[in-house]
Amino acid sequence: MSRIPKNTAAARTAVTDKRNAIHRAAVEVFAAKGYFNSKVADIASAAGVADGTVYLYFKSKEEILHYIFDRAMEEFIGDGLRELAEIEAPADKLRRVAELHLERLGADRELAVVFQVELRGSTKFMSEFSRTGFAKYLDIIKKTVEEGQKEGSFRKDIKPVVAAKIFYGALDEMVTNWILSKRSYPLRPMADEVMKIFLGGIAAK
Amino acid sequence: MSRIPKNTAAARTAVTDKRNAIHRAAVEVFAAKGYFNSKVADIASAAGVADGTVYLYFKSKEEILHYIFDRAMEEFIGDGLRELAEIEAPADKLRRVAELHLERLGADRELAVVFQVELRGSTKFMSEFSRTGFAKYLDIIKKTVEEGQKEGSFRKDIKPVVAAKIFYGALDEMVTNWILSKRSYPLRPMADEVMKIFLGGIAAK
Amino acid sequence: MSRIPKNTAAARTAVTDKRNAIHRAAVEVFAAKGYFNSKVADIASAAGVADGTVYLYFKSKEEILHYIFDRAMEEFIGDGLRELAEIEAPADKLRRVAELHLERLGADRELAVVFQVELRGSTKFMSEFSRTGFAKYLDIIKKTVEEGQKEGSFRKDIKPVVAAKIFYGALDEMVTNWILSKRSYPLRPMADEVMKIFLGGIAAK
Amino acid sequence: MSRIPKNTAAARTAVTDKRNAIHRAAVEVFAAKGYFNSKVADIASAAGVADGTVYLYFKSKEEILHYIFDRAMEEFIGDGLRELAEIEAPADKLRRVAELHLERLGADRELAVVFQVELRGSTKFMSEFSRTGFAKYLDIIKKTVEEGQKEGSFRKDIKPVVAAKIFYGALDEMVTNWILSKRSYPLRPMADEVMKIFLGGIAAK
DNA sequence: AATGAATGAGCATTCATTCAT
DNA sequence: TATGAATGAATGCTCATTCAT
Repeated sequence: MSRIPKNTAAARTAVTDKRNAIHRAAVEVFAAKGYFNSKVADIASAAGVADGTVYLYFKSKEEILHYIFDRAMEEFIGDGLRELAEIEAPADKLRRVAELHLERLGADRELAVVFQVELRGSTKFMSEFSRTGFAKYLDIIKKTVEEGQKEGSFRKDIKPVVAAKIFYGALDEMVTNWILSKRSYPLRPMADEVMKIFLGGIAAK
Repeated sequence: MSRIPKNTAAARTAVTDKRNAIHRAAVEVFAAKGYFNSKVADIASAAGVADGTVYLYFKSKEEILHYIFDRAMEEFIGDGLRELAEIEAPADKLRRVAELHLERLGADRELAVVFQVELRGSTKFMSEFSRTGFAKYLDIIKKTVEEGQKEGSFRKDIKPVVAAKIFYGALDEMVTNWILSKRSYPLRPMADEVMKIFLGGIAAK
Repeated sequence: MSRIPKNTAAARTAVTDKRNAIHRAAVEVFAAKGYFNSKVADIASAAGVADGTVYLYFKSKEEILHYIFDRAMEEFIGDGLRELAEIEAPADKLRRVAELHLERLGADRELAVVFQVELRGSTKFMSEFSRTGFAKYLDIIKKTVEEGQKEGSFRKDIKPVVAAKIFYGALDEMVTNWILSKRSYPLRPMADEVMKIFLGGIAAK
Repeated sequence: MSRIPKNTAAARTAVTDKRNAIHRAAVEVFAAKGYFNSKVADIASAAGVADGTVYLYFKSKEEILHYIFDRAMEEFIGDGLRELAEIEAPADKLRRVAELHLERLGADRELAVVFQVELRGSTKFMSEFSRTGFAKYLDIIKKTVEEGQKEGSFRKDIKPVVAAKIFYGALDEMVTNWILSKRSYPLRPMADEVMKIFLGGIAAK
């Protein structure tokens, strides 16, 4: 009742460390073998903890997958919005989104694999995926397109939602191809290629 | 002692029929429950055959998935090439590809689900996917873009491979969104939206 | 569709044989190690079948326990009623019930262990137990006591339900003691001892 | 460097308190969920201590069950002997035993559940059970019956051990029925019913 | 003494695949 | 060819117990 309180900062760090270790290990293992082919024991051993320990930090194997997605999306969108706030021109905004998208996933191939491949492996997850973070992401793009239309720099005869999907689809395909490619090349520069075509397509004449 | 030999034509038809039944049943089942959650027994019973019979036509559960992909891609590409041969202008060719792509998948939602979701669930499959049919598909698009560039109707400062990926990525995203959407809408008309932007982006000024 | 129908009698026998093997093995194993300490694999190997085969005949480990109880009780009560129908005097009926009770369990020590020990290990099961077969059993005894009271051979100042419980409790204790005893002795003769006291206690003066 | 030594009396009290808390919590939890379905963590939290603390007072989960039995039996037999010493007539002694038996368990339903149900769940425990406290209990009854026979108030043609088992079995059945009954009724009065029959059965004519 | 995070052995159940008929 | 009973390897998760603090 009256014990000297634990150093909560240290304690929290320890907890976070172990959760992070498991989180990171899961990304590794899922990327390497696929979600369904990964055993919880694999993750545990990759994280350097006992099997049971995984369950002190995550309720189930599936929850780990969700956590990977949630954390990444959170950071993704947070950083994105922060950066976009400082940019004026809609075209520049879109370019920055494209750059960030490819930069981020290009910097963490394993996370990219999980995002492009493992998260797609079930309609159930895909639905949740689109309901949450993904919808928010698409919305940011859509809003930016609308901005450009109001401002007069983008054509008014295209539907912003569709444009947003095309934009996202193009970026998504870049990442998927990059992951599956046997050759190794930097992902980020592809942003320019995408912008060249996309902006050309939506720019007002 | 010896049986009357079967009419081989009829026999072949019977064989094809049963294989088709299993094939079709697998698409249904995979679409409904996902590849990993589908049991071979589910497929067998949906096809109206015994569990063991599945193995007379397919070597394994995985082979069924491959077969689904291979058959669809074969038909896809065959029909596509046939149609494109009769079209002159590269821009019209691309438009036709887009239409066919969305038409086909839009007409068979179950197949579309398997294509968009289940076939993505493993890096292994994804790799084979890109090595085989998919590469061929992308190549057709790339070639058409190059044609347009030579002919002068498409900008020369864009890389055909990249343009092809963007084109494919845009279409792919349309399909994925259509599948996951709670609302029901026709998929094919999205081809026009995609073309509006894509052509605008690659057209020579 | 038009195959020669299986010899259903033989087929049924085969099915019954395997189910019986598992049933019997389960009694053995439960008696030896206790329900909670028995692994399904133990039962399977004792029955000479693969682990998975157990699940072709029983839905779960728990269902096996229920089955053991249900089958035994069914036989028990069926045989009991048949015999009692041919006996006139209530006192003789009770004596016969006691004899049958101890005879049966005395002839199958393993089944007795499961009945006396394993079936008691959970309030859940106990409740179901008392709701079904057991209640029927107790009722037969109660009715016989009532008969004796009407007829005038049993005291009227005792409650039939209570007498039935005492009767059952006494027999039950005989079996439990027999099971746990290190010495080996025949169980059936204990019926006479019980009757001597019980009949003395309920006989009209 | 050295701590002020604890007041040993107080310390012992504290120790006893915590052990009691765990003991009591275990009875609660076992009664509610059954021995095998109870987690040590459940007991710990019901007792308001940490999981590990349980192991400072008990060597294992099983030992807790033993302790519950041993303590109860100790008290049971101690009190019983004390009371019986002041009673003359064997018949009155038996009546008092019956009363005490039902009184005690009737006053603590949770303990009764553990006694009637949980303690029966393993042959291993049952054997130890009969070897220890239970044998002593049965012996007291047996001795009393012998007394009555010598004295002439009980029939000489019955075996005291058997009579003791019947007596115990009857009481035991009363308790079990009471526990499982959906209706709530006082247990102690059943002692009279049992005595009416049992004494009638063993009384010398 | 007390804590509670960490451990890792243990197990019921599922299901792709085989094979005797 | 076709069947479907039988197989047995494979795995997510639980929980009694330990031990560093």
